[in-house]
Amino acid sequence: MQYNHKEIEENWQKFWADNQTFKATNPAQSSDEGDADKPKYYVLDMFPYPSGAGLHVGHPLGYIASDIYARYKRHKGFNVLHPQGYDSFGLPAEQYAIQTGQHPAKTTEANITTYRKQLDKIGFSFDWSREVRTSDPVYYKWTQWIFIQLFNSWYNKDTDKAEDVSTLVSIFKKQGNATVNAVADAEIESFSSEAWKAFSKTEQEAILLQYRLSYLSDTEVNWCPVLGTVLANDEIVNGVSERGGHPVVRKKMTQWSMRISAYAQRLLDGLEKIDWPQPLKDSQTNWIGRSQGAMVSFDVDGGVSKGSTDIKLSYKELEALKELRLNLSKAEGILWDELKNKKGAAKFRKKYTIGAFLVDYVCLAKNTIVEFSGKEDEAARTAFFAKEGFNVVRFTNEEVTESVLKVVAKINNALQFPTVVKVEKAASTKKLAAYKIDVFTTRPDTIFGVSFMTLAPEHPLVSKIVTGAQKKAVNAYIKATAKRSERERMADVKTISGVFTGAYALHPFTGNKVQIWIGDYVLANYGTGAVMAVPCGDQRDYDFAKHFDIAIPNIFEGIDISEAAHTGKDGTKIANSDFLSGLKYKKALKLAIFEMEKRGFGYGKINYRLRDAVFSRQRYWGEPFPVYYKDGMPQMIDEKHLPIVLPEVEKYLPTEAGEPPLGRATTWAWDSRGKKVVSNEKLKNKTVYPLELNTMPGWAGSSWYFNRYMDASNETEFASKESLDYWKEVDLYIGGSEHATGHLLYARFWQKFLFDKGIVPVDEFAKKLINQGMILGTSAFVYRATPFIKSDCFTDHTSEATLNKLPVILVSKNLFTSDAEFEAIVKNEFLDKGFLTPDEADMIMIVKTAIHADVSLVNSSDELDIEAFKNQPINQDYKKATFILKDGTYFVGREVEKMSKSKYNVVNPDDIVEEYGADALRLFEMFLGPLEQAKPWKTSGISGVYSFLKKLWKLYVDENGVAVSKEKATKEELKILHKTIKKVAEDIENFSFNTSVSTFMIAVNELTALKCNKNEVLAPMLVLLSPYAPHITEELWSKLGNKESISTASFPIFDAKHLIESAKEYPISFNGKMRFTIELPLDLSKDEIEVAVLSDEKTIAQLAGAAPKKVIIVPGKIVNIVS
RNA sequence: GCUCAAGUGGCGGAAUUGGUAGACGCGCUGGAUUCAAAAUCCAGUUUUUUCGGAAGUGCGGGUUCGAUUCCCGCCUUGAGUACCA
Repeated sequence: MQYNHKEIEENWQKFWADNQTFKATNPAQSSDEGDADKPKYYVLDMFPYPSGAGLHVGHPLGYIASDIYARYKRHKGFNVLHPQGYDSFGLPAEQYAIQTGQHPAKTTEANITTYRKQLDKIGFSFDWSREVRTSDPVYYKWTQWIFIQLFNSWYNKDTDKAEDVSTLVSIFKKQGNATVNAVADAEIESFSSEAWKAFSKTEQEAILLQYRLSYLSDTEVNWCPVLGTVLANDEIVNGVSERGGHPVVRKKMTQWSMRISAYAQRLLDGLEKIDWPQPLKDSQTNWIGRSQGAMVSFDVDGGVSKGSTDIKLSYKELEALKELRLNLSKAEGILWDELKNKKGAAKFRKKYTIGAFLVDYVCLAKNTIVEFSGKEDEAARTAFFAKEGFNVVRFTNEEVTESVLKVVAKINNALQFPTVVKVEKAASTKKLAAYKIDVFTTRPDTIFGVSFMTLAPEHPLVSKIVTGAQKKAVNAYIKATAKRSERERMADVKTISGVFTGAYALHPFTGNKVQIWIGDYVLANYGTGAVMAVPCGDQRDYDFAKHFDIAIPNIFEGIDISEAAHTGKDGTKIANSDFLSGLKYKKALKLAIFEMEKRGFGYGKINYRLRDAVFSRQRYWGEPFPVYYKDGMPQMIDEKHLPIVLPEVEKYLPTEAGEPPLGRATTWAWDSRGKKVVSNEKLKNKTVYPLELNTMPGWAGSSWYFNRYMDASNETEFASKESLDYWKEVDLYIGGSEHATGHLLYARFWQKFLFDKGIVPVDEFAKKLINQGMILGTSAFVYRATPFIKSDCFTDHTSEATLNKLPVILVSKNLFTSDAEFEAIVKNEFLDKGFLTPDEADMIMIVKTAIHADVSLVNSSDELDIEAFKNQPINQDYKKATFILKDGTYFVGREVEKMSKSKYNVVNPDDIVEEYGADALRLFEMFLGPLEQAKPWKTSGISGVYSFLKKLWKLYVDENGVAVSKEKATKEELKILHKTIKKVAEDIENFSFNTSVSTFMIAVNELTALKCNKNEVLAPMLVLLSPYAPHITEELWSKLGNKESISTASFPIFDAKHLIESAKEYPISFNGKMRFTIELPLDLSKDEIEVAVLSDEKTIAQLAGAAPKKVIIVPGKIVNIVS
């Protein structure tokens, strides 16, 4: 009986499908009590986008690894959830639809069918009953539902989580928005509760939109009017579209955005508790881009200079105050717990000095002091604070301990309606300084090095502060920069450009005048769109200052800045900086922020690079928004009317008016009375409204699918609470690293949001993640000779004719090692065959061109099938070509490249399965190398695992059928088995699948050598191998007489007693170099070993009479003799 | 520029509390079997050598009885990212 992979694999794949062998049971629905008792384990692959090209051998790599792990966990007694589905919304299907008019749903369906067939052939243990497709209305109903939840939420910084918008409304009703500490749009006008109640409904909605987690905003995008779509930055080259070269303008468009920035810190913190690859965590950390620094406000000069008269404290005094701050009384502690969470503008400090007084708490931004009453000098304090422009609120200890919430409410009220208005101080000095420039800096310690400021050309203040003389130059500059895309500006780092506005700002500490410039090295949408320039400490500022001849004051002690800025911070002392002089970075930083806060023009702040995510796409093939517009304001459709299904359109292009493709739909209006989508004609009716024309981006559906698998067919809920509580999170997630800052960041964001809302039980969706490496293709090349006339020999009449008579020549790879050799071979051929005269040969030069040959035409020895090559339609040029052969064969060159159709190096798994079987494919993909590493594919290597399978088969089956005996296994045979159990279990736990394949090979080789046919060894061996090669092991398992699938068998238990040895082949090294081995019993003592080794004749010979200086003996390991 | 990862035979790769470098497989060479081929089996395959050995894990140092493994400094390749203030 021969190993027939085709028959075996087909049979077992059918068996698994028919018996639903891998269907995972949720405890609630379980009739089988066995599964409910088992611990759960959730193994997930990143679901594929079903492209038209189908799978190549690189795609299943991760699936095979996860499948092995899933099967292993089943053997280990876990209830395993191992689902699969399709991320089936996407651009290629839409592009195809635009070109052919074919509905994307149709092509997607066809592609899915192909994918499924290909996947099934590899024998995965997926639970297909839980399949999801993001483009299926049954699924995207819940994507729309999540969108509504986001819309109905705002981010409360005080509780640090998302809350329902209704809580926000009730705060507005009671106290307006001054006390609200939210992550929201930048400039929201403040209003009182009375004002809120007086707003119209539309006005209220407009205000709420500024707080919602999914919100509409005017975002600047690259709009291409000709193509009628928004382009991504990388689709624009030199200001025109990459496709077609049409002009692109930057245009503000109303787009949906997601307030992911609210979760920046939690996304960062969460990384610490998940087991994800470090490089991936690093790139997320980078992407979030947290930087700690300060917000500083510079007044624009109105002509009055202002010196600082504030009382300063030495650093020592400040340190002493710090101590005080740490020791709080009970009441102080309670109140501080309430106040400390206030951030941004309402941030409180404790134990703070104002003038000569130490106050309990102060909010510097709002000029409000909170104190415990009963201090001796209360009258004097009140008077001084009032003079300085502070409001004071006082409480007794009792008030705080009895009801801290009442106290907080009073404080909130005081913050909002100050009794002392902060004008006195400002009036005298700042009357004319109407404008302020806020900047963010990570180096507030260098503030005394500021010699100018730079605003982004788009900064709103530019037009207000520019002086008459500079207006023309500034406007010209703004115009010029507006034409360039942001990417272009970023790419062009070398050119320094900028214009002086004519205006000056006042240095907040020194009162000195500093020039205000605009320059495109400052980006409008990072930070505040303005920087304080410290040329001595920042290279960009330095270059700018040099270029425009602006002063570069040096504030670093003993540092030479004549050539470049000094950007290092550790170890350098600050100089020429008033109270910061003599301090090092850390202390200077703290003190600078401290002083800024005290004087009220700055505060410590953390900035993130992470920007809110634009959520609208002007595309057809995506989830429609459950949104209609009433009086211009977006309205959510009630969840009971979901899904809102994608409408039919006759063309998948934008409309002539520039609307997205959904603008072509004729049935795309919301009947708010009938609660359904109706024809656009009904828009005349008062209760019918237009629906949103954008669709959601690709990442919408993939940001929560892992939760859906837990309860995939639930029609009434996102997923039932019981199933979410049972499966909780993905235990093992396998997929490519290209999703590091896309899918994996957005999915974490949504999971945290869903957690805040109490919908899911955990706030990180995947405990462990592994990035599988890419499988690269091994391209094959043929070498074509391209003749050119040498430039100095060029004459019109000869050249054309000479070149035209030359045939196409292809030279076999190992005939040449250099370009010169190649040229010589080709010229000789031309001369031999009489195509060229020697004179002509001197006139031309031959250039070698490597051309991709289809890898399917090349065998494992790199020999090209020339006839087949000539007959390929794409190779018509070579139909009559001359092939210069080596030993009668054309050898191709090889190079490792990314697997892609255009490189003709794609290997289809179907062909491999056909020839060698799925088990061989699975083993081989694992055998290639470590899972995480990129590695080249070479089909020839598969013969190794294929003959392994044949050898394995022969251990169990001979010509007459099963040949396994019930005899007792020998010690040696048991040792092989247990050695294998140990190694394979360790390898799987460590995801080191490549090494376990070689362990199997060793075991089979050894058992074959022993002619072992004992069931006692061979049966457990099958279970060990079954995660890797499930078909052949099922077959042999049933041949051994088992009725149940091998997947129900439990993993063999390792018993160390079989590995105990009595003797060891000791390596004997001299000065660390192993020279020979001596076999010694393992129970010898150190001394006995030394005697045995030193008396051995090989040792004596090696020492050649010299006495060993030292003998190192590690019993059971090694002997090292130092001589 | 910055961040991260990796450099071991002809090739993929193995070797972790520092202890026999090159497991396992491909490829190649020779042999057996065969009319022949496929398949299968056996032997060999890091380099060098005066056949005793000697050298050897990107390069240069260091720690150690002993380093592919730990430390310092470089080089190369790959990936990500960038006027981020």
